[in-house]
Amino acid sequence: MSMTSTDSNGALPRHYLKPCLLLLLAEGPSHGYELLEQVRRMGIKGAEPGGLYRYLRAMEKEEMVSSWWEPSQAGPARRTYVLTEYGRNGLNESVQSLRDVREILVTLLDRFDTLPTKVAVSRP
Amino acid sequence: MSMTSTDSNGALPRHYLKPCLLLLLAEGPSHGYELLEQVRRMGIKGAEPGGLYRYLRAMEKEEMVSSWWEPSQAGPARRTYVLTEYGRNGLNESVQSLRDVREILVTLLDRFDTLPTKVAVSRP
DNA sequence: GCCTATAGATGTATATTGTATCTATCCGGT
DNA sequence: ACCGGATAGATACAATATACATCTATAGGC
Repeated sequence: MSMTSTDSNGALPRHYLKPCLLLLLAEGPSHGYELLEQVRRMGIKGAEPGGLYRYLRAMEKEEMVSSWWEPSQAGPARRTYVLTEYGRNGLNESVQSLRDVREILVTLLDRFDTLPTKVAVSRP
Repeated sequence: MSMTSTDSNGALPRHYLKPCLLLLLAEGPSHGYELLEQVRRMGIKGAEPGGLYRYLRAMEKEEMVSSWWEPSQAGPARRTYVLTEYGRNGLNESVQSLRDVREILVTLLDRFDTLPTKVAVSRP
């Protein structure tokens, strides 16, 4: 643990970045830099280039995605990624586990909301 | 990354275990062993004693909780934990960030559900 | 005495992260 | 021609976190 310094993130990398990238690629081919912005727009603020490029390469090693270089009309060449058949399956599974997470989350938040109020001062 | 072996967890420790423990303690004092079972009952299957006890100690160092030994009528003594005032604040903040996470999750799942179906075979 | 359930804690190898840093290309301005 | 900024991708390394196994100890049943 340690919980030392910046505890207030919202990054949640390994559990959200991966399904998030798979989803975005299921919506269409893309490249790292663009995915980074899309991921950030989705609200995952902690997304950072280092991790993102790593995940993409790792997913390629896993054969969830495949990629190739593509020249850009303006700027350096990009590595375009597409979801593989296997990756689409991975997305399905990933999503199923996210549904489970959502349920746990909802339960937890409900329980929080029904927590008895701190000091219920009796007002006569 | 690596995503080597068991990717199919559901553990989600650092982001759920902490708020979860804070919530459970907000519901009333408890001790590690019991919290472990409660956490598991909540659906967090990956919870394991090692991590849990460490989180509790870490939270105590942070003064989110405080604890003392209490003899048990049957079995070894227990370390009873209660939420501190500061811990209650921590819970509030934790919950707020979980709400954010829930929203991202819902968005993501919605987007998944509206994904165009793979191969829409036209049936004449 | 021995076994099991309860209870808490620690050691350690490995995995994951955050951060900084590096390379390179294209474009606009001067 | 040269510079700086935006775009694009990648990697190295230290710091953290996690999973897993292991260890201690107590009470109760047999």
